[in-house]
Amino acid sequence: MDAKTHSRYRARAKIVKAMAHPSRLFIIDQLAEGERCVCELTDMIGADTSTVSKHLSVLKEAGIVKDEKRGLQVFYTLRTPCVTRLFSCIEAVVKSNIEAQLAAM
Amino acid sequence: MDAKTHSRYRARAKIVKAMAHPSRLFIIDQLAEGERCVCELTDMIGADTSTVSKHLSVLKEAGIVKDEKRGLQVFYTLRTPCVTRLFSCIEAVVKSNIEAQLAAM
DNA sequence: TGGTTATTTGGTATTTTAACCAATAAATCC
DNA sequence: GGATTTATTGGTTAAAATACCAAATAACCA
Repeated sequence: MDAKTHSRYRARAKIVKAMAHPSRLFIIDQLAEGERCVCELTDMIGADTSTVSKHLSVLKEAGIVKDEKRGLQVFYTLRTPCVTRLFSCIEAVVKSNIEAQLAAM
Repeated sequence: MDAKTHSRYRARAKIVKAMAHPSRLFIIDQLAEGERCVCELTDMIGADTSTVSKHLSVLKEAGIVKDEKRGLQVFYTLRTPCVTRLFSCIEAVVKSNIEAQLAAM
């Protein structure tokens, strides 16, 4: 694998890695429905504010979300709405796995 | 977030996490074109055979690929071809990031 | 059978992630 | 200005991921 190919896959992996956490997938799902402030997401997820804030910074760093401060709150939105389409495929893998498990019983 | 929701996102994250590595994304791309044996992938990636074998077992464990031994070789194929569609979206994020960088210059 | 090849598994060292608490920063309200 | 609220950042600790080497398996061939 040459250097260019390698860096292309590293760039992709960075984005996939940024999504590779239950809370971050949940956040993406929420933002697909509209903007959310950190406090809303924190309430829904039920973790420490600092933890949620760090998840958001991972998504932001990867270019998946953007933020906007209004008053005391910071609102996050999806930067590239297409990411929500990913879920239908991932769901397909999840379902296929469950079917395979059932078939093996 | 209730227990059921939590476990749904954990299941999704497991699959996304399995893809979250440059070599594993490369493998998925290769398998989208057809089956490949471990040795072919090892040659292309340029890592130790044991390393590639472990990447493949991560993908297999997540239900993304399946394997079939024929003779001395083990051939891997995609179990859910739709995963290749993920790339177009990830590429969109990559492009969008590059554009944002350029705009900031 | 013995040797060769392809792959997996076990072990280890290093790096990366993740969670929480505490402290800081920024905006608002009195 | 001082208190309050929202969010981020720094620090620490524990868990997970990654790479390589070495050893074990499995299938083939002479």
